[in-house]
Amino acid sequence: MEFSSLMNTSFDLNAKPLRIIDESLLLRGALMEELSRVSAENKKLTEMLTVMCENYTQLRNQLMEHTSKNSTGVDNTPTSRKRKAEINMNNGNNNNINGTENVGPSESSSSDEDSSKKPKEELIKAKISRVHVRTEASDTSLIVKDGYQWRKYGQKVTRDNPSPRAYFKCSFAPTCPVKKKVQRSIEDQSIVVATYEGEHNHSHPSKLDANSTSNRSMTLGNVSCSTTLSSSGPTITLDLTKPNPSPQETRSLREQMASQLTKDPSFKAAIAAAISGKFVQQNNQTEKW
DNA sequence: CGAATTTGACCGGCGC
DNA sequence: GCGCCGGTCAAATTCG
Repeated sequence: MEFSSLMNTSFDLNAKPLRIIDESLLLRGALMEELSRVSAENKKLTEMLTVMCENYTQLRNQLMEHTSKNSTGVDNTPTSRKRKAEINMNNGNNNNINGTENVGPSESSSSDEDSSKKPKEELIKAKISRVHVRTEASDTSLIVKDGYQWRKYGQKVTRDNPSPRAYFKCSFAPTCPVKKKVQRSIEDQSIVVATYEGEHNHSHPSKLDANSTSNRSMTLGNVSCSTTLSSSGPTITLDLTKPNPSPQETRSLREQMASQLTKDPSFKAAIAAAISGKFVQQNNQTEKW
């Protein structure tokens, strides 16, 4: 943030031809006052961003630790039915989609008997994440823009939710095993719940595209949240599936969301654009005087 | 005309 | 064994 350059605008504005000298003096004073106010506000925002970025770095490390510990059961509320096809998909794939995620609970939670009967059950839990995205309630497309290419291969109306559930496969790479299910939340029709299964065995098709759509998501234990950046500003969707999150958890979640946003280049760009836009707007307003 | 989507049929796991 | 139900397939349809 370079305040000196901003201050120079007063000089430029002063150079503009004005009809009445008295008015120009008044205008100049008002401008200076406004600029100093905006500069102070800008400085405050900069400081806030700095603090938030620091918090992000710190909390990100904590989040990494947390997710590495709980990666096998992240926000997974397994239904009673799991299909063999899923198991084969997860287990038969040679692309190491489960390689690192299967360690942990599979050893501690399953006995030898279980492993003989249901040897692959734990694999199902691996790499299932849920993302909640707020959309227009009237939008029935069930499209969640996450930067990847998806091909729809089915749609079903499930029993527990009158909204249809759409099934997608990743079509960017033919061998990519990732699937996702998209369904509107039964509680809030404006929220679309996307459930991802598996892990992409290819790089993100276009990180720029992903940034442009700016859907960010993270899952913290039983609480998942997503952020969406748009021209109208960032929106945050929370999935408070946990009945009664403690104040500490709520606070932690809030901080992590804030830090996640500040780390996001798109968010920073949006902030910068908003700030610069404000300057332009204010300059335009003062020019009209 | 090829790719993507839709949609009814089918499959298979699970509970009774 | 049967029926329910979620998930998948694939032919038909739509779209660019």
